[in-house]
Amino acid sequence: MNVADKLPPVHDDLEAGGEYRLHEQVGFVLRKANQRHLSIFAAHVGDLTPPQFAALARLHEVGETSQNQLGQLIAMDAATIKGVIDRLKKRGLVTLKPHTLDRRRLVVGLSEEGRVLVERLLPVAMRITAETLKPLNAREAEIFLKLLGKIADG
Amino acid sequence: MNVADKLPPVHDDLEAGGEYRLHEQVGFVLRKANQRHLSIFAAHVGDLTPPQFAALARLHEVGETSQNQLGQLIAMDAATIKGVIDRLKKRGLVTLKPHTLDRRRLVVGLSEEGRVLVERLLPVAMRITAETLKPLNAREAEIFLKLLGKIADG
DNA sequence: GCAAACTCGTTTGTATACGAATGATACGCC
DNA sequence: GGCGTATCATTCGTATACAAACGAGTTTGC
Repeated sequence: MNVADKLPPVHDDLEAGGEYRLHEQVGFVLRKANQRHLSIFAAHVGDLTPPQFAALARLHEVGETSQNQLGQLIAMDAATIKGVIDRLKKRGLVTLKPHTLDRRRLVVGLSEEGRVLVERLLPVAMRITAETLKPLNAREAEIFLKLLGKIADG
Repeated sequence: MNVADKLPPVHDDLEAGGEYRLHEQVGFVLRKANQRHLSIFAAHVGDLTPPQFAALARLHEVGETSQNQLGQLIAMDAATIKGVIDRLKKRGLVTLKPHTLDRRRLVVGLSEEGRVLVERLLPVAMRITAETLKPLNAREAEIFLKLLGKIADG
C-alpha cells in the first residue's frame, strides 16, 4: 500500500498561470511517481529493492567491475553502492575479490545464484515498467519515456 | 555535483524491441530524474530539503493541520512526516500544539519565521521547476507534466 | 624518481522513506 | 454505556541517498 494512493484528488485551477501550486512542481510529482513505481516494484519482487536489482542487472550486462565503477553505471555514489553491495554480498548474490593489478579496487561479480535470480527477474522488470506506464497509452508512453530521459540526463 | 552527471552517454540500440535495457526501465530513469532535480534544488536552496519545503509550502496553503493530515497532503507516511516536522520544529520554522478537542492530534502551524521563509522561497521553487524542465521546450514541458501527473496518480 | 594530484573504498553524519508494532484516544454500533 | 474498531502519533528496523573526510594506493608532472 502506498501513501500516494491515499492523496485526495487535486482540482486544477488553471487560471493565474504564474502562481505557485505544489502539485505542478516537477519535484513533487516526480517524487510521487517514484513512490508509485516503488510500490509496484515491491508488489512484483518483494525481497529485492530497485537499486539492488539495478546493480544485479548491470552486473549481468557488463560482467565483473569494480565497486565504484558499478556505482557510476547505475548512478550511485560510492557510499550508497557500498551499502547495496554489502547487502547483496550478505545474501550471496554477488562475489567480491581484490583486483589483481590495482590493489585499491574491489572486483564485484554475480554469483551463480545471483545470475539465476537476475535472469528470472528480467522479464518481471519489463512487466513492472509496463504496469507503471499503464495510465498512458502506447504513444503517450513512448513520448513520456523520451521526455523523461531528457530530464534525467539534463 | 550529482552522480548522474558523471554517467557515460548511453547509446540507443533500438532493434530488438522486447529486450531488457536498464536505461529504458521507467524506475531507473525516474530515479535519475529525481537525482537531477534534487541537485538543482540544493543549488538554489541549500539549507532546506524538498520534503521540508513541501511541508512548509502546504502549511502556507492550508494553514494549521494535524501532523498526519499534513503528511497525507504531501504524500508522506506518518513515520516520515514526523522526522520532517521534528527538524523543522528544531529550527523554529513550525509550531506544534495539542489539538483542543482530539487529544491524539498534534496541530502543526507555520511560525512567523517559517512564513517569511516560505514566501521568500515560493518564487525560487518556480525557478527550480523551470530549470529542471529546461531540457524541454515549452510544449514538451507541458506534455511532460501532464503525463507525469498521470503516472504519479496511477 | 618523486612529490603532488587523483582514485578507490570506507566511515560518519544527516535526511528521506516505508513496514510493522504500540499506546493513547476517539468513534461506531448495538 | 461499553466494546470492538479505527485513528493519531511514536518508535524501531531496514534501505536508499549524499556530503565530507580519511587512509591506502596509483598516476602525473616535471
